[in-house]
Amino acid sequence: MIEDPFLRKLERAVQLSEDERYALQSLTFNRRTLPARHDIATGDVTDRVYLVMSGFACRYKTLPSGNRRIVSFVLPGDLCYMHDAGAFGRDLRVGALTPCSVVDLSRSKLVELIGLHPGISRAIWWVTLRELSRAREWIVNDTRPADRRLAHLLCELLVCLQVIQQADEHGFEFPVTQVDVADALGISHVHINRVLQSLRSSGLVAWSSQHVTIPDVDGLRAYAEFDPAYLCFEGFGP
Amino acid sequence: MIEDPFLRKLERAVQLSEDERYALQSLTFNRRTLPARHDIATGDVTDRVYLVMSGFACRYKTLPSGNRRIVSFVLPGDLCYMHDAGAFGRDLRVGALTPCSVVDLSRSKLVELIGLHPGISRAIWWVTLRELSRAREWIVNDTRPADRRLAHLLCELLVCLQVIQQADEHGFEFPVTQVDVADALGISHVHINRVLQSLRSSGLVAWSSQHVTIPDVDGLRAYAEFDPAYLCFEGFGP
DNA sequence: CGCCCCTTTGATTGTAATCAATGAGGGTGG
DNA sequence: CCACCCTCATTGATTACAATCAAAGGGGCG
Repeated sequence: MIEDPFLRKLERAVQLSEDERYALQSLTFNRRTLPARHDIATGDVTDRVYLVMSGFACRYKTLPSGNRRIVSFVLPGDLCYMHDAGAFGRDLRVGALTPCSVVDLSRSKLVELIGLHPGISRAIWWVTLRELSRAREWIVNDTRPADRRLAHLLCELLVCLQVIQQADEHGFEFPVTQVDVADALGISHVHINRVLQSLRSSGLVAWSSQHVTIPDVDGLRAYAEFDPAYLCFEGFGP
Repeated sequence: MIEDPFLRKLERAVQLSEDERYALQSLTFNRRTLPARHDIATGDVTDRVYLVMSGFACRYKTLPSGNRRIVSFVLPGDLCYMHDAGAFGRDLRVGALTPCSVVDLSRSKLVELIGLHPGISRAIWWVTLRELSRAREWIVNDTRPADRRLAHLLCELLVCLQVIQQADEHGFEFPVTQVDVADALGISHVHINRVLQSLRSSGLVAWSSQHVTIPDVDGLRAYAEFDPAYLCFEGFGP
């Protein structure tokens, strides 16, 4: 049940034993489907952890002005609210950008598994550290001009979606609105449209009818100054 | 030796046993003093972890353009390169902004302690999650206009320095240049100067001769939309 | 058919970068 | 002891990037 994107992604970094894989699979608590624009989680403390199985979601905060800033995307196989619930995430929410299929897990049971299985512990560490590394890269990305910023985001999405087999060599389905991407980049929805058109006219990106195509991945990466090392899909040291 | 700011900060969140405190104290490997502007660590993989005992440092990345972006400050009692070394941090460096006193620890021994002592494990988790929470707040902060951004940073520093008793109710010593702060906010050094003067003339901030004074903390917090919850110095749930 | 959401375009304003230069300490060597 | 230099802070002028305001297409769905 849990199987598909979650374990596949974990095992990209950490080899799990048969036991560990089984233990994780038996955690499933409840499965549900959320419509777009609905919150998966708010800042409340619960014993629930959420595993997104399909669809695009995001972690975000809302400013007093009403502006929303997305601080990270949540893709299939990503765990939410493991650590960002409660004290750390009072104002952090997780929202569905497209219809999402979500599995609820018991946090306390997962914590227990972490204590029992070194492989699971390593895997959860890896997930957390990747989030940290990614957040820092987003901070850096915020210093780039908007066109490179968008290019960088698309490069990141391409890699992350390839890992879960939701992207091919040159593109991916991306049923997310320009407004959402604007909030992830911290720019206005008008500006992202202009910036996108400039990338289109340079031939670096094609994005229409919910499909992104990147004809020249190396070219876009160079333009975005994108180096996938920070995502650390290539293994996890100590 | 390790004692002062490190344990004090850890025990803010996690109660350590006598054993655990002793184990951590016996980790000290080597102590040195670095001049300002020198790197404490580069992206190389080593068995060293660095504990800053005094002075201000930062984690940063350098863009191809030569611009530096600081992604977080490192204050006395902060551990560096525990997790951000190697694969995750190839392009992440830690640099001293002022002269710093640094203790080198053995990473492998610390990892061993984490495995042996639940309190230490919790403490290291807490440190890591606070970094993650802080990074996300910095992403959000990047969407604010520059004056509020600076105000927010100063509010954060005030809280973090108060925890290690390096700030009083209304201010702190801050021997860091405007250029450094500009790189932490992602704005130019000219602009930070102007923005600072606007905060000065509103009476919200006084910053001269390496000392920051915040006459009306609540006022500055309101202006910056600052809520210290994300720093989670008030305890750590599960 | 018409409404709604998303995208696109135009015009204007505003924020911040860049370029250029001056001022204000602190330290060093003649 | 003073002249010089270096770094950091400050100011002015200009340019560029991006927000905002306003409005018009376009496509899907009831």
